[in-house]
Amino acid sequence: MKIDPNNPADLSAQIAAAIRDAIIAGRLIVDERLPSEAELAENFEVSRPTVREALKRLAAQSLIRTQRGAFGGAFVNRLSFEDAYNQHITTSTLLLGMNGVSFDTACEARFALERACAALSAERRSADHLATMRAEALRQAQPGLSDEAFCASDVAFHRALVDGAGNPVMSYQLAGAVEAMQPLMNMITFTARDRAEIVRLHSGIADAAEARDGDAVAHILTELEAYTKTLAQSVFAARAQASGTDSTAR
Amino acid sequence: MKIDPNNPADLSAQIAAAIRDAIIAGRLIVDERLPSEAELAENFEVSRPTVREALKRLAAQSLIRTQRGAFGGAFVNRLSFEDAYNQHITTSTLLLGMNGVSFDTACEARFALERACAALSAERRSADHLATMRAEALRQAQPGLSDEAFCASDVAFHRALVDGAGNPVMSYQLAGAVEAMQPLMNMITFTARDRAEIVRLHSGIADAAEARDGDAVAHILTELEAYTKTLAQSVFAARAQASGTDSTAR
DNA sequence: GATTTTCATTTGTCAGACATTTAATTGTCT
DNA sequence: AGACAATTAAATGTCTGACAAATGAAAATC
Repeated sequence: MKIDPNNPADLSAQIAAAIRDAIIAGRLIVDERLPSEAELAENFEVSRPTVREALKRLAAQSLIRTQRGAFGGAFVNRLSFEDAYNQHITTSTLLLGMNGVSFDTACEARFALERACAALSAERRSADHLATMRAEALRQAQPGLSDEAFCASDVAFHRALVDGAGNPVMSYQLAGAVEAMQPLMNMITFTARDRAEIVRLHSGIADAAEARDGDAVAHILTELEAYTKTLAQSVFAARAQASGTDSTAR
Repeated sequence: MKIDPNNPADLSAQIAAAIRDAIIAGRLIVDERLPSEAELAENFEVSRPTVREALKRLAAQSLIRTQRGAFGGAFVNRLSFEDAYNQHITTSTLLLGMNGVSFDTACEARFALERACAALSAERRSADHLATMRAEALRQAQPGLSDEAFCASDVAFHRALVDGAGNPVMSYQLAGAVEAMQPLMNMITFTARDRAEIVRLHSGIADAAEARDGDAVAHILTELEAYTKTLAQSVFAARAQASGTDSTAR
């Protein structure tokens, strides 16, 4: 593994890329210990701080973990599903938030992907998944719930539906789509009437899942998508009108 | 923004988390300049190398970019779709590779999600998307193609199909599912007969997309999923038998 | 044999310095 | 006055050297 000192890119970035490539290509395997920082510095012909910056880059992606003390060092990390979830959610959230993605676009993608889980989830969901869906739907019907808590419960409900498919890869992919929507959903204030309708649809999904009717689940998800979009539209319309009558309009 | 020097976690990790949270929460907005490293070091009451390690962590996630020179510094980065794609693909690839995810599980997730794009893509695909699909199917029919080139073309074909849906969020999500499969697909050696069948199915998908028949696209994708699984199964069966007769069996 | 102590190794952090890049500023010439 | 060149200040990139803290192995002790 060599780096080019004449490359305009940071040395630490080059070193990180070299090690990352080695991990992805399988030349470094899980739990393998990397050379110590001093040895890496010697190998790459850079100073120790530079090596450290490279290692921190890798640590930020959960590619390595470090341990202090004798026989410590940097080890190739087994990327856990949880770590992957969190990274995916962070990236997805920022992607939506920073690129002016419209609510409709995000919503369309999210429900399209979730419908992809409907058939599998209806077929395979355990009693546990069903119980979680019922419990969350019940919670959502409680009157004193804050909008944030309502949204959080909404995420938990859909998560249970997705997890019901019993495919961890799908759960991982959907985590990004579902959770990244939350900041957008939090912009909506749900009236009691809105909540009642959502709970009705959620209950319908739970019923269909109980009956192992994947088509019905998908169908209700489509209804929920449409309802969510109209809700958002009315919120945005009201906001546009409000900003049109005050001085902060642009 | 403060950090806890008694926290067992690395100071640089704490600082990175504090800044990351500020970005996600919108307290730091796109293209805003962070204080210089020296100022950050003073604010957080740590040394400059520690601040730098924190900034490198954020740079690894494309959350900031740095610029040298006067009026340079660290700026909050607008996470581009391309950056997000690449991070997502890296994470997905490692997740599949390091956690013993079975070919069937990954394959099921990938095709389920891709079917979610079928209807939208059939409805919205441009002439360009269709042309790309046709071109890639044609390339795949060429005799001299290496297995790697065949797989790469396969990815390009499906990418065109997904992009046809005209939803960048969906393209982003699917990128992880489709591209992360490539290392697994590369383990398969495609015979001429296999390739012919895949090309036939790809052509069918292109035909259905041309006819704007989403159901047909989804149906052929299901066929392709089944065919891919049987291909993989025969490869793994052959490999298992081979390893059963040699000394490296475990 | 079990427990405690010592010790070498390795990462975490710091201080200070110099090199390099970059754009605003200043100076100079036409 | 305007265009171009030199200067300069500010910032990141990198290096050296040092010490602190953690940690497991080995040695010493009971």
